[in-house]
Amino acid sequence: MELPASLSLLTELASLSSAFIKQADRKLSVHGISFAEFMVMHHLSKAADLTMSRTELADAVSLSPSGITKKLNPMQKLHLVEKEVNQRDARFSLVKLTATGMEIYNDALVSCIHCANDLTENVTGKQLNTLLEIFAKLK
Amino acid sequence: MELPASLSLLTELASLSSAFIKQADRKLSVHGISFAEFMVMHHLSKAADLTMSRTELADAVSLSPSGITKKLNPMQKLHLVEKEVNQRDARFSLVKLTATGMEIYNDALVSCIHCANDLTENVTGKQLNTLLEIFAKLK
DNA sequence: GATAGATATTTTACTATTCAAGTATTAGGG
DNA sequence: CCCTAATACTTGAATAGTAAAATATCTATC
Repeated sequence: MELPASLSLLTELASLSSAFIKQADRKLSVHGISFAEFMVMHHLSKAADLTMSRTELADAVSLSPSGITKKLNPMQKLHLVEKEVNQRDARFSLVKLTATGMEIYNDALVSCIHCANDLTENVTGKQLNTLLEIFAKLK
Repeated sequence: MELPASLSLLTELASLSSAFIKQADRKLSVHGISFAEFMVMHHLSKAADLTMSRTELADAVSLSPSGITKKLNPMQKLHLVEKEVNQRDARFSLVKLTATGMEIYNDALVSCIHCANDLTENVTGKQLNTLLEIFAKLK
């Protein structure tokens, strides 16, 4: 029985990303952070004033509301990020990448880029762009 | 600062697969199984005699040795898979998809294909194949 | 054949994540 | 104003995974 390419894509995507994330976790461990923490800092580093709302951030890193709380708590204790409560509406709070966080992020970014380059060493730059273009249609 | 495409690939891959797996989990929940359990059955269904060694299976689904034990335990209780100890070497054990497991897998496969088709509806069949070809080089 | 080491698996302790219930705050209608 | 409902977040209980230690079995050497 012949299975559709769409199913292969789903299964390959799952196993590839699992392997990639494990690899990235190993490389980032020297900086004392996980790939998930790197992703939090990565999104914050690109945001205006290094600040995002918790829900935006949760969406960006695919975490549930409780998930983002539990991920950010230890990062706050390490002063990688800080919480700011919105003055107008105290229910909303904002998360900001601290100077310490930015420093660690920049170091980690170098490792992460090396890692990404290793993982993609067998594909050309053109293929990489093709991949990214098609990915954009999968969202 | 311009970040390399390889890094974008890593981050996009992580977030895409997270979203895809969540979607698949939702669709598969009507069959009483998770996407991870589906993947176990998927690999077994393709194996000779519906049987694989635990380590092969663990590699195929990117789980640690202890991870595969913990994932298979409840599946054995539900009689989706069964364990067979190798006669020659009692350290090795084999995992086999049962008739019940095969039945549930076949039902779940239909749902999973629907899901995969939904997720890829904006890309052409040709693009899908391009994607799979490039994926093969990333391994 | 006894024993040291290697190998496959399981158990234990821990981390990460989710869902559901709980808390805090704001908004809107009487 | 006050009460209800809605919203944002946190906490607690449960699930899923990992790494490291424990267990069981086999291999090879003396």
